[in-house]
Amino acid sequence: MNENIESKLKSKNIKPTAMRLLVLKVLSEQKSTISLPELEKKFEKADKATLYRTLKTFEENKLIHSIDDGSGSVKYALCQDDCKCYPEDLHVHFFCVKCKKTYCLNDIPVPVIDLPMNFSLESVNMVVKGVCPICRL
Amino acid sequence: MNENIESKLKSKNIKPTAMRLLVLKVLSEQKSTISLPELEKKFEKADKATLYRTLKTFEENKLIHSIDDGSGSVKYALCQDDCKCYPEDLHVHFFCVKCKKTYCLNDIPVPVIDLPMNFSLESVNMVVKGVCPICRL
DNA sequence: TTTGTTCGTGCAACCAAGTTGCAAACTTAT
DNA sequence: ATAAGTTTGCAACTTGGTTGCACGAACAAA
Repeated sequence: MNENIESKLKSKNIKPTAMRLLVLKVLSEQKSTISLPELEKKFEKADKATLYRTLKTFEENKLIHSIDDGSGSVKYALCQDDCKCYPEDLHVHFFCVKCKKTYCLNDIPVPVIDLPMNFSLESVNMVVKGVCPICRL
Repeated sequence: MNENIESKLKSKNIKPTAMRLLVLKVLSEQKSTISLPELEKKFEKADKATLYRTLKTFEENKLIHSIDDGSGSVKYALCQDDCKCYPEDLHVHFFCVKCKKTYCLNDIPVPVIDLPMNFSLESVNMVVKGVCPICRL
């Protein structure tokens, strides 16, 4: 299991330090996305700056992706194994207005948009807001 | 012209105070969206809190809509005349990674997403990132 | 093994955006 | 004219994000 995590880091060319293993473990256990402040609370004693830089490193190396769901804090989630973070790899995110959690809808790709002339496309952030199945009960 | 602005406020049931007229005037003159800090700079002496509350009022009454383009500050833009801010009224926004401006692509409606079972839909925030025609020259 | 360099971590400080409480000024209805 | 409700301005604060710096671990070369 921990080997799994370690090899995941290595496969993305990230040196597997103790800190990074811990952070990746937490990320792996998440069902929904997680923000930096939330991540902080998962640790007894952890430095915000370190966690911040860890997330940045992970993101640069395409181990995780970030979503701005409009909640005020950026959320992070593991990328799919084969993700290159190209526009065609992107999926829709769902923000529940009740529990404030944001979920990756990995099965729903971001629709292709026909941009007006001379606009170039680099990436897309698509967040659908509503109420999640758990909160609708 | 100012009558136009005033009547626009009234039509949305917003009391047309001096401050609000000024703010709406600025908003009307924008080609792209504008953030609260940017709006602040448009006035010599203006209180952040007042502008903040003015924008909130405008938004609640569906005179303007907000977009979180991931730049760190929420942007605002006038709604189309007939906009009710329903999901089917929503359009795509474009964020230029060079000039950092965000444009309403009013002609491009947000695509309809087929959500998984038991997710309800309230609204959608869709931001396409790339380079705008002006910056590509 | 020692040395030097690179990289990661922790602490503190900082910045910017957003937000709130409160009192003064202004409206509006009675 | 007065009371009740709204809007405004000021100040203070919260929070998320970010940076500078120094210490320490890892690592490679001598």
